Amino acid sequence: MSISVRDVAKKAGVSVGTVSNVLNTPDKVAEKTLVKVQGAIDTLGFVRNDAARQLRAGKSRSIGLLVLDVRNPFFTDIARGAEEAANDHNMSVLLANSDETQEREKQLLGLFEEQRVAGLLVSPVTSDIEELKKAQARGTPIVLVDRQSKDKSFCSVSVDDVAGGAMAVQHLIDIGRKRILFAGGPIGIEQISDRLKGAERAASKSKGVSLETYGTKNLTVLEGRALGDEILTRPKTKRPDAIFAANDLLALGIMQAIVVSKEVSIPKDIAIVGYDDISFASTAFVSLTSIRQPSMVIGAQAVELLLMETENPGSAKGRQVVFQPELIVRDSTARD
Amino acid sequence: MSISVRDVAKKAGVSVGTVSNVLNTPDKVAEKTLVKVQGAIDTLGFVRNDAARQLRAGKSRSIGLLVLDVRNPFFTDIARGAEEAANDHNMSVLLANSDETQEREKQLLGLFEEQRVAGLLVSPVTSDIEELKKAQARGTPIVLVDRQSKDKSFCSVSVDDVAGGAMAVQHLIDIGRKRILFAGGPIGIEQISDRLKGAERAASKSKGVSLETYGTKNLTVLEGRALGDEILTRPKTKRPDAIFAANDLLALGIMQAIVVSKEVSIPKDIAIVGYDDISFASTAFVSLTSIRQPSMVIGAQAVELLLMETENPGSAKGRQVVFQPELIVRDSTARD
DNA sequence: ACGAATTTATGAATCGTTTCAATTCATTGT
DNA sequence: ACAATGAATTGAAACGATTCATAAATTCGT
Repeated sequence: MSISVRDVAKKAGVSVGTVSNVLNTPDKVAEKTLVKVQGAIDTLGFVRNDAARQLRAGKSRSIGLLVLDVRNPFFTDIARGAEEAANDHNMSVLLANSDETQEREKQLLGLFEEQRVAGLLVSPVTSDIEELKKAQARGTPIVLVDRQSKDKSFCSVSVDDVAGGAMAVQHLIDIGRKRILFAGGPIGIEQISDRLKGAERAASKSKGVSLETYGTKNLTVLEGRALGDEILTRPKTKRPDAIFAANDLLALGIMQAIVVSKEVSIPKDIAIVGYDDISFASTAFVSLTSIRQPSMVIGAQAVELLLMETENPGSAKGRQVVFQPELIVRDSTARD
Repeated sequence: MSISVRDVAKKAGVSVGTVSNVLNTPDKVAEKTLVKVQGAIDTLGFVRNDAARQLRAGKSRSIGLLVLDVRNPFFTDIARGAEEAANDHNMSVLLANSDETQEREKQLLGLFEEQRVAGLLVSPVTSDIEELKKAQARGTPIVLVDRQSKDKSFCSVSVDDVAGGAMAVQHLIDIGRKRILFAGGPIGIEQISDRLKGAERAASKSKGVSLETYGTKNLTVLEGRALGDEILTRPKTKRPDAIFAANDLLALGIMQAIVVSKEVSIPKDIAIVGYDDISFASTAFVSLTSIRQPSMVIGAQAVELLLMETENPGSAKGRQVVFQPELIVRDSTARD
């Protein structure tokens, strides 16, 4: 049906091997043969069949990127970084979305393995990484993203979430807040439990500071809105005077509910800190203080590590890259 | 190197054909053979090689989705809708980003063709769709997304941008604004020129209303910020009393610059309307009035059209689905 | 218990590209 | 003019899953 190298070879009066050389190593082909073959390719409209190419090669030139949520700008920024780095090695990135469910994660993992991707960047849903280990054992190099591998069975590129959580809460304490609410979930996701751990650590260091934990089902604007509404139904004395949300989407949702009500003012009555510093944090009702992570750099670094591992197996063995987060102060935590 | 059907067949003591049947048509295989083969698959850790599968099949089970900007939530919403619809037919969606450049679009188009994707959903950069036509002629079904095909050479799913543009400006006129600024670009992108056309049409219908056009390089928050700053440098009399931004990212950027300055109030001095109604529109400084497009539905519908075309070539020939946009009024255009 | 009908299983051929050992062709020095 | 060297080309084999015509095994009716 579609045109193959054989057709091109016949048309150009050369062998298939030569056509292949034109495609892959044009400098090994004599100038006039090159022109002849190129002409045949163009007139026939030949398009190389990547499946056959990969079958022969045994590996694809794509890297799979499996994230928790495609709609979270933090992850699309990571994707962007990964894409650029991959491009430099002319490889491409396939983006997929686990939607924070382990089932979908497993399914997509299988899909990527079937495609024999050159490697996989994964932001795993839980710490149950058995499936990942199996995939790795079967020969797919894997780098963890936004998450460490405690037992060093994987390379990883992450940000110190404990430090980030501590930073956020310490900042709230510094501006004089006492009754702090931590919002986030599911707690099973390690990024979140780490941020909570940091928050608790910071809170316990200062006397008179209480930390309430509010578990959410996920980290979306919608879920934040629900939490905001819940807080508004509380009697004033039971309300926190500061909230640390486990990510910006959640923080924006909370703010939205609060701002709409007009009953409570930000940051006067309640100060808010988010996490990720997505670009929309600075465009919010009250610009949002947040913990910035170098998202594009994370994506790029992860690709580099992956390629190091594929090109020279063992060279990056268990390497853990950890970035430090940064506090970006904006109006949502301004002093009175 | 990796385990093949042949290895599985040997281990299970059956032929390769039987293994293939277990994988693809398990009901044609006797119960106990099934168990035996499944066992072999599990103990060997066999993973089907998709390249070989595709090579034989001639087509992949993936749909390519080529969008102008992955970081624009409008497009990730379309992707989400497409993903869900594709899943229902157990196919998957490959998301790629043309970054509004024709060169990258062409490159990715080539990549997708090499992959022999089942079909392509494209939001083309310009109206120069020669490359797309060639690809279609070579046998890749294509559906245009967020864009009509005037000559009906492609199916398409889009939203009436002229109506949307008119809606936005008419609304601004209705709340009493006279000096309206249209911001957007590059004008070469049809969605944008259509919105402008609608805007002009609405403006010209009411006397005393002027419409200034401000061309931007792209539709990002950053570009919006620059435009906002530019407006602030103008003497008060030269400032517009309303802005219609060609998308929400741009609108949010403009708002940010304006709000930070505290010199101008929204909507009192300047009212703003955006386009797309991304979820962050409602979380902005002043919640943003916007033109809503049914993004997830667009993605889903495009996949349906594509599959209709692949399953029954000619059945959807040149079908143009056009949705009507909807005005969502929020605080950024509230009456005094 | 026998042949017919039906259910299972077989394995060689195929998809289109790349690889690589073998061959042919062109160039150079003597 | 000839061997030697290097450059260019050739074409069969291989990658691994699926297909399908054929063969084997099982079930059924009488």
